[in-house]
Amino acid sequence: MDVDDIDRGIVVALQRDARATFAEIGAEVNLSAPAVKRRVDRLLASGAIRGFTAVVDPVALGWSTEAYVEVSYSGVVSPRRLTEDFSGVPEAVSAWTVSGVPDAVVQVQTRDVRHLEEVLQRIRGLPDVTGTQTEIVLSRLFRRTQD
Amino acid sequence: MDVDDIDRGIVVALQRDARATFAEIGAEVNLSAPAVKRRVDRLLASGAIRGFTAVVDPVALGWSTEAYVEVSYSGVVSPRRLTEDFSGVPEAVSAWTVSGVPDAVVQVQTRDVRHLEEVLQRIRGLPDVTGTQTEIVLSRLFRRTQD
DNA sequence: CATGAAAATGTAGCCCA
DNA sequence: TGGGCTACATTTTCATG
Repeated sequence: MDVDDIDRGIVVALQRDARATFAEIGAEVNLSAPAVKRRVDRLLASGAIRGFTAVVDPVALGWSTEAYVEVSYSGVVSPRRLTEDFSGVPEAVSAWTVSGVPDAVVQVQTRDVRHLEEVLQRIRGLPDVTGTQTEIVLSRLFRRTQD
Repeated sequence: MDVDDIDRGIVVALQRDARATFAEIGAEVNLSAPAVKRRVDRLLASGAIRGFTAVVDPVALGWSTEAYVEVSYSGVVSPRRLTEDFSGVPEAVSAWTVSGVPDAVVQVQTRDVRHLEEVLQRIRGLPDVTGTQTEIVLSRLFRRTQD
């Protein structure tokens, strides 16, 4: 499947406002509303667009503490295994593996530092986890689309 | 302004699917469509919901390299200054300050490793930047809402 | 891909608890 | 104050060309 410039324009418009009407998007990319809908459906089916989400201010919702936790394992762990491990932590917003010292990094969002400590204890209690190193976010400088 | 459990339910529904209809959301939180709209409008006005965005698979759009760059500065730099610095880097998706060794962390999304190198050079060329340490994302394990 | 019509949804006003 | 209901405008959606 190939993605052309019109598709990219639609994606940009949807990243800016996922609730924009197809007609509004069409005005930006010079297409009729049904044509835009067909392309969006295709982008969704192909996986290029994974979904639409609300960008929330966690502070306003009472979740003010955000941290990046670098997790080290003993031995080799598969991405599949890591995904299973961290999916079981509801406070984990996202997780990924990196080139570098830690085996994985997990982004967590908690109500406060006490709550973060509890999450860290749970992560450290996972099988084969040898250690964690945590960077608490002091100030979110900016966030372009999704973070 | 206070956010109650119904608001939180609406937020959860919108994070899962930002293009859900107000009636669909209402069915989840036991409210009529107009009532849901009023609450969403209020959450938007108060800033609790900052907007709606498409969650995109960068790989499918030809942007396959993602990295977290830890940036160190000489001396003290204000968050305002950091925001200005990194806003000028289009490839920077998000940036934040952390408790720990680096002064700031920048998430960047590039087409490939060559493009990443170019971005790193630009960041290292910023005034007072003393060094960077980069973790390239090997595999994105999961992403709950926005990342 | 555009057009046009039918169905679904968004939106505002009004009344009630 | 906040939610339901009604009515009208807009949008989605599917047919057709």
